[in-house]
Amino acid sequence: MIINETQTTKHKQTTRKRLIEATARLFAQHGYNGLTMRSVAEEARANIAAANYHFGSKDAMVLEMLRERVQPINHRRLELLNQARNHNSVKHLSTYEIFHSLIFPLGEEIAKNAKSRCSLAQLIARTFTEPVQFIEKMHHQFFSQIADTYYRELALSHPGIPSKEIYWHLHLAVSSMLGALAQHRRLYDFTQGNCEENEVFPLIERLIHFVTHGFEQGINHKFDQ
Amino acid sequence: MIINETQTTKHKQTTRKRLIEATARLFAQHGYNGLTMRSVAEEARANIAAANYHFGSKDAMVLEMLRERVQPINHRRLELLNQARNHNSVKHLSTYEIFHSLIFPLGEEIAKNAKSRCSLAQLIARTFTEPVQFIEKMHHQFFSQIADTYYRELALSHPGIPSKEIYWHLHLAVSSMLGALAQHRRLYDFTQGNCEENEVFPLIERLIHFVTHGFEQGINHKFDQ
DNA sequence: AGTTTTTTCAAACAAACGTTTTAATCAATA
DNA sequence: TATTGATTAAAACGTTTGTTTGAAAAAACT
Repeated sequence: MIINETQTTKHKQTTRKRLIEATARLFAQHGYNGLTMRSVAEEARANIAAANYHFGSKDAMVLEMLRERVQPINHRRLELLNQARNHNSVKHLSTYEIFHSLIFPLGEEIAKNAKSRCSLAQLIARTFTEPVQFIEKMHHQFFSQIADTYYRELALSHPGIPSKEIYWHLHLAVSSMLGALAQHRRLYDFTQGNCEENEVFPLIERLIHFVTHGFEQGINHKFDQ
Repeated sequence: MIINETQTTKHKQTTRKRLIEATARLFAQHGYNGLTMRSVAEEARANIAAANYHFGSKDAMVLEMLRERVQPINHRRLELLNQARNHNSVKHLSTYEIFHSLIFPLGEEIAKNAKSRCSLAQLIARTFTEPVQFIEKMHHQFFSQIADTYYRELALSHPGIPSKEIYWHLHLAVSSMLGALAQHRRLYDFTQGNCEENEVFPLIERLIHFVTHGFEQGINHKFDQ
């Protein structure tokens, strides 16, 4: 199988691309165990065997889908982080700038097209709730490195704060981010109509603000233990 | 089937109780679709048919398990909320008091016994990520009422704040709470050993503090939209 | 054009799923 | 002790699961 930009391979990739998109949609909605090869094939208007032909197995298919969705976001994060570092004359970045670079790319990707809005938010949230083994591996593969980057950046910006407190509150910030994404779909029901569910960026903006102040107030507070 | 406190019914309930506990453990670990009747029966050292005998179906069994775990927590929440209302001479409660009554009961239940620690945290988080229909119903049944209670309490404590902002930031606070619970198990890996994973109450305390300040700073901030 | 490679498809595979059936076991009362 | 009702157990039910097969179709290349 040759992968290039000829017209033929483009056409070859359409079913593959449809399968990936169907996988993303169904994985976000039903999780790994709730996703079946038949449901993916039906959603993608393709044959069941085609899915196994292109990816080899269910595991590999879902993993490939996750890789394609997550990596651009992580690249954008580091891009924004470096942008903030360069455009800043001060020694260290503000907490807001750091969390902005972490969270904003998610908003960009969610808002990129209407179809994937709720899908991507749920999808990313699921990668942290699904306990399946390959997802844990994927988690270590894709997120452990970036988590370390952000820990170091925060530690640099908050000298004198015990590393344990940095860890705790970065953990809380990331948890808030993922929780908010996972719950985004439910916001409309929850408020009984008081919030429009498709307002992505206002939510993202409030989320960044929320975790920034939770983090800053948290690490400066004297806890009993 | 007679349910009372005779010795016989006690013995009758042991397998039923073992099934409920196994259901909780496996549901927390693998979600609804990842939980199988056979795995529950095996974990509970019981027969597959016994599960269907006691509960009728997989749906009913999981639902009953959730009911037994969630309701005590909600009762405790309202208890703490009323306690704060009575012991307080001021007109309205502080944001901290409100979120304390919302979150602290979770910590109590999680810390109640070592076995259910991670289990309960994940379990509750799953009830908000699993999209299965009966869980959504259960969500409306168990949580919509208490969500409304907390919205009204927060609105009462923050006069002049648009109800939309109250909704947004209560949503963020609840999302943070659930996200933190869902991620609690992963904290140890995440920090590569810098945080002891079994410190429940320190995390809970920081979580309450985190969402309190995120909420208060959030609703008082002027957002573009 | 003919040939080769890549991709699709319907059908079938064994395994695992939730559930039901039927009989055996248990505890308790008469 | 005999009998009754509640509980457990083994086996089988019909579906659905992920995966494989082998032939047909499509595309690419010489």
